[in-house]
Amino acid sequence: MRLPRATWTKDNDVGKQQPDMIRGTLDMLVLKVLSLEPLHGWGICERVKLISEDELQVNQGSLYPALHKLTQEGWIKSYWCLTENNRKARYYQLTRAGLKQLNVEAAHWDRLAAAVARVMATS
Amino acid sequence: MRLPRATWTKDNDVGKQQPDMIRGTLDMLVLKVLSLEPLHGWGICERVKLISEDELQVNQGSLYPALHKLTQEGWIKSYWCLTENNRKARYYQLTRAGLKQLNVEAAHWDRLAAAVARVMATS
DNA sequence: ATATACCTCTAGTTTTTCTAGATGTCGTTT
DNA sequence: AAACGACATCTAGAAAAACTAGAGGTATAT
Repeated sequence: MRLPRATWTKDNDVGKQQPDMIRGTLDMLVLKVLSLEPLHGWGICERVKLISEDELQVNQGSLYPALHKLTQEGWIKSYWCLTENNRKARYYQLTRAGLKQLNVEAAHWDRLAAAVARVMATS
Repeated sequence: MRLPRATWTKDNDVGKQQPDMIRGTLDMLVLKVLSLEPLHGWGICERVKLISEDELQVNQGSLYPALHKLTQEGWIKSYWCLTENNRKARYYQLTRAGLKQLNVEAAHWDRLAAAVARVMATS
């Protein structure tokens, strides 16, 4: 019944399982893809997977709670609409506050990622 | 010249507090600095802070449990020794397995960070 | 003596994500 | 008509990782 869905592990998994997401980046990633165009939840998962060339995996079980939180914060808003496939779906779009938040989070990410890179480059 | 301590928040904190670490990178960072030379816990915090130019903040309350976990996994081992300041301290050093693990984690980090960068660079 | 920097460690909580589902619709195949 | 696969939303409970907020203890300078 109803198969695979969002949760696959790579075939060649051995030893310790490495996560398919960098913790703390989900909100930023969602805000980013929504800054390009409004999307529904399922579409967000696909889009991230596509752009990241299958490296990043957004689980539905993580996504929807995150979307609700972002809505609560006022960074995104949603509306029901039909998809290209003629199905009902809730589309999310960035608010002005959300765009601002995206910039804040992106800047913060850049700084920290650069700092990690500096440490990892030390010899 | 007796400096800072480990736990400060920036003076200009306003609004939402951004974390001072990228979650999931602590183990890798610790393994990395230990790959350069053996260090004691307090020294690891200082070293990361120094190399990252104050961007990364390793809390003691996160570090010691992490060190114990890494020891458990067999990636580091420790011994008591006197510091330059004539204080007893537990020094940690990388094992061969730890070096291998560092390479695994570094490679994984590179892939995911690059994937995040791809998403963030989309227009 | 006492203050301060140096140093280790832990309990309990919070944050964030994952697991593992339930539920339902549309279009196509049997 | 029934079943199926892909599309789509959502939640409860568990797990992982890090944070808060301490408690200890030692050496050196004042």
